[in-house]
Amino acid sequence: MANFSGRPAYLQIADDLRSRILDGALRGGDKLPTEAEMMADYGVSRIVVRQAIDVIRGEGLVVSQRGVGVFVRDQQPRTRRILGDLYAQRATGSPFAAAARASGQSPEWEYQSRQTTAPQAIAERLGIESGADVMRTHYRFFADNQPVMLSTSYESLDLTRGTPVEHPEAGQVKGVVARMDSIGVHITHVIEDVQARAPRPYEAEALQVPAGVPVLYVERTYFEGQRPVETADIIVSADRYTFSYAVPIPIRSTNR
Amino acid sequence: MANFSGRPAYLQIADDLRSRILDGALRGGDKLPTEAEMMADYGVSRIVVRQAIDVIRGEGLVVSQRGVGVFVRDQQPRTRRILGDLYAQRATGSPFAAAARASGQSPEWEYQSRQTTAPQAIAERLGIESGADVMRTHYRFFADNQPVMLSTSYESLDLTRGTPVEHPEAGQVKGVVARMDSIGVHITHVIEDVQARAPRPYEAEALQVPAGVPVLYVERTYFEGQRPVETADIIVSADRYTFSYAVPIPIRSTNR
DNA sequence: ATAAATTTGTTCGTATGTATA
DNA sequence: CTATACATACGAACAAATTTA
Repeated sequence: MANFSGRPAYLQIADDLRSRILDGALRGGDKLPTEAEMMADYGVSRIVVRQAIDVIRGEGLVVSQRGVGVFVRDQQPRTRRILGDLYAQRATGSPFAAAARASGQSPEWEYQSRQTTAPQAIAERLGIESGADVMRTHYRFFADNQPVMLSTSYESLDLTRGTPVEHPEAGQVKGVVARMDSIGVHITHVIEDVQARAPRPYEAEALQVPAGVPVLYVERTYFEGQRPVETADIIVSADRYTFSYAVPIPIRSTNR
Repeated sequence: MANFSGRPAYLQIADDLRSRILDGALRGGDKLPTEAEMMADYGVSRIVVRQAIDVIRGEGLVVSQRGVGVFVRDQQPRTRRILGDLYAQRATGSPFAAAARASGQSPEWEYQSRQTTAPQAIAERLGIESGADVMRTHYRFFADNQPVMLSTSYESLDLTRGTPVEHPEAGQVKGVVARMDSIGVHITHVIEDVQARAPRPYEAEALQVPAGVPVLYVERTYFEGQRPVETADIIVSADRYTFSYAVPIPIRSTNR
C-alpha cells in the first residue's frame, strides 16, 4: 500500500472501510471483501488487513463469521423504553413489559429473590445503614425468547417485612409502583442515572452483545417523597434499546 | 502456557488480567507487567500477549502509552447532568453549565449558527416539512478548558424568524427554555432519547474518548404542549457523564 | 455423504519504527 | 545516547467453521 502520509496502513484501510459503510456504499448485511482480496487490493500483509478489521469491529460496524466472512452490521430497530409518559394513568405493570409489547415482542422474565445485607453503595441509595437487611432480586427479561435485560433490585426489609409483597413478584405480576401501592406506599417519582460502558464478559454472554457494542447501565431509585423505596441496577445492550425520558419543565412563578 | 481448556491463550490471559483489575489486585494507575515479562510469565509469544491486552483495552480497562507501559484506567468522577430537578425553579441557564458548576468545573462553550434546510430525521422531530428552513447551531462545550460535550441544535425558523432569538446565543447566554420564554413560547416539557454507541473517529478525537469507552448519544426535543420547539443531538464521553432523570409518577385517580 | 476448497481464528518467529525514561 | 517498551508489519503454519464440488 502506498503510504504517503505517516498514518499506519491498517488505520488507512480501516478509514476506507468505515467511510464505505457510513456513506452507504456498503449496507447492512453486505459482505466485506475477504482477507485475501484485501491483501491484494491494498498490497499489504494479512496482519494489516486483520488489524483494520479489528478496528471497525471494535466500533461496532461489522461482525465476523468464521469460515464465512465479515459483514456490515445492520441496525435493528431499538425497543423504546419510555419513562414519564405524559397523560398516562398511574403505572400498573412493569416498564419493561410495556416497552416490549409496544415493539410487538412478547415479554417474559425469570427472577430469583434472596434476603441479604445491603452493601455500602446500595445502602446509600436506599438511605439505610450498610449491612441492614434487604431483599435482593435478580431478573432476566426476555423478548421473543431472547434475553434482553438484566436487573438487580433491592428493597429494604424494614419496609416490606411481613407484608404480602415481601417477596417481589410472588403471586401476581406487577410493577414496583403497583406493588408498593398495595401496602400503602405511594411512589411519587423515580430517578434514573444513565451511564454506558463496555459489557463485562458475563453481560456480553447473557445479553448476546455483539463486539463493539456497549451496554446502557442504569441505576434506578423509586421514591415516596424524600424517602427511597426501591433501587435497581439495569443493564441492556445499547444496540437494542433507546431509553426515553419525558420530563416536565416547571412553570416559572415570577418573571424577574 | 499450559492450555488445558480449549480456550485460546490470549483470552485466558485477558481473563486473568481482567479479574486482577476487577478484584482490585491491580488498581487505577497501576502498571501492567511489560509485554516481555508477560511472554515469560505465561510462556507465550508476543502476539498472544498483545492480543490479550487488545481485549481488555477494548473493554476500557487499560490504556497503553507507547514507550512507557500499559496502565489500569482509573475511574474519574462523572459529571452528573440532571434533568427534572424536583423543587427547582424554572431553568434560566443551560443544563450543561449547571452540571459543570455543580462538579466544580468552569464551563465555557463555542458555537456556530447557520441557516439551512431540515433533513428528513430533523423535520420529523420538529414536526415540520422536510426541507423547511431551520437554524442549525453546532456547540462545543468545555469544562476546565477540555472539550466534553458536542451538540447540534435545530430550531424551525417559522418560530423564531424576526425575533431577538433568531440567532441562538446571540446577546446574552441562556438556555433554550429562557430564550423561548422571551418570545412568548413557554416550554412545558422535554423528551430525551438516550442511546450509547462506540464513538466515531471525529468524536473520539474531539472529546478525547479513550479506547474502549463508548459515547452517550441523546436526542433531545423541547415541547410547548404537543408542539416541538427545538431539537438537538448531544454527545458526551460515557466515562465523564452520568445523565440523571427525575420523573414524577402520576397519582392514580381511581383504585380499580 | 465425503472430500476439497474457502475463509476467518490462533500462534509462532522476526524485523523495524517511535516514544519515553 | 542508550536502553526500554509499545506500535507496525512482514512471512509462515495450522486450526476451526463453513461452503462448494
